[in-house]
Amino acid sequence: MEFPSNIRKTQSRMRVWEILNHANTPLTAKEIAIRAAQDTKDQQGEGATEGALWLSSIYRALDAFANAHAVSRTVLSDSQEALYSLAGNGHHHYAICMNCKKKTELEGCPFAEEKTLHAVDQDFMIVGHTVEVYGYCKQCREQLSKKV
Amino acid sequence: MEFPSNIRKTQSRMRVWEILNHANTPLTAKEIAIRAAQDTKDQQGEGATEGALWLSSIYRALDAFANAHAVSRTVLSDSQEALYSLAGNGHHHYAICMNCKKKTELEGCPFAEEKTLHAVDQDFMIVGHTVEVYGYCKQCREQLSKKV
DNA sequence: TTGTTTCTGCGAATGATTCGCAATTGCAAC
DNA sequence: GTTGCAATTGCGAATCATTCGCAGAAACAA
Repeated sequence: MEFPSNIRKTQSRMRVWEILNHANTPLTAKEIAIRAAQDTKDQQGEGATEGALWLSSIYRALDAFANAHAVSRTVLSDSQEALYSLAGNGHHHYAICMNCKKKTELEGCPFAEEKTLHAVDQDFMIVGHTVEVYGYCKQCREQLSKKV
Repeated sequence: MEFPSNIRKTQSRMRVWEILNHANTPLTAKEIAIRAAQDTKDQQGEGATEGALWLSSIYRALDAFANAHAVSRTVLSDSQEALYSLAGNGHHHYAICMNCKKKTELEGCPFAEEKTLHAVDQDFMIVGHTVEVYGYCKQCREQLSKKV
């Protein structure tokens, strides 16, 4: 997926873009900030503050991308922070452990065959969807059952 | 669905329970507070403040219910406020208009046949899931296309 | 009725996100 | 490449949902 062409290509937006592009899971705004700071430190040495991305700028960049339909925003139901990832590249759904919060990617998408959507089709133009499965992962189940 | 038996049955919890029980869509904590205030006004007349539910109490009640698996909490991806509804009673998924935010109930659930979940089954105990379809409703599409 | 334990009222604290505004930067026309 | 203007950023302050803390008020078992 290419950097959206209808918005200005600025330094900070390009950095946010790069970070999302190299990430293999959705990131929070804060995580993006941390990675940006890390990159800066790697290049300019400890104590560098110049070049770090300000959180509000990250949010604004993400907003711009989201409006251009280039990144997608999701909120997992047990937290109130949003996760961002590049749209396109195919999309992903996750199974989230309610104990350790680990995310496991689901294979396939329940809407792949989109047979369940006929009720809406007619009156509703579908742009996207989210799916989230939650429960307990193996490790946590074992761990929790020991405690009893 | 019955009021959970493992938590104390207090006045405020019962009111939250009633409100959720009579609602036909998921509600935010604030909406619950408003309905509670409304009920109180209806019974005690204008200006009654006694009997209104404090927001933090509502959150605590919802938390208690959620722990007892009696209500479910969802966060729609374009906002950061949570929606609560009684669990059980079958569950619902919604199509949300990105313009007017109106929610239309989806018929059926893509996981009804749960064929897509085999990748997870083995290692992951599934407790629940959320599905959310977003796009534009008929009215908003018409309205938006006029503007161009 | 009493004692213990669990809630609630209330406000203050927290954490994510947004806003406001002056200074800066991207980019298009010269 | 310089100039000019609009879009963007840095930065902090504001907002909004949610959570915490604590003292007084219910629940409910004995």
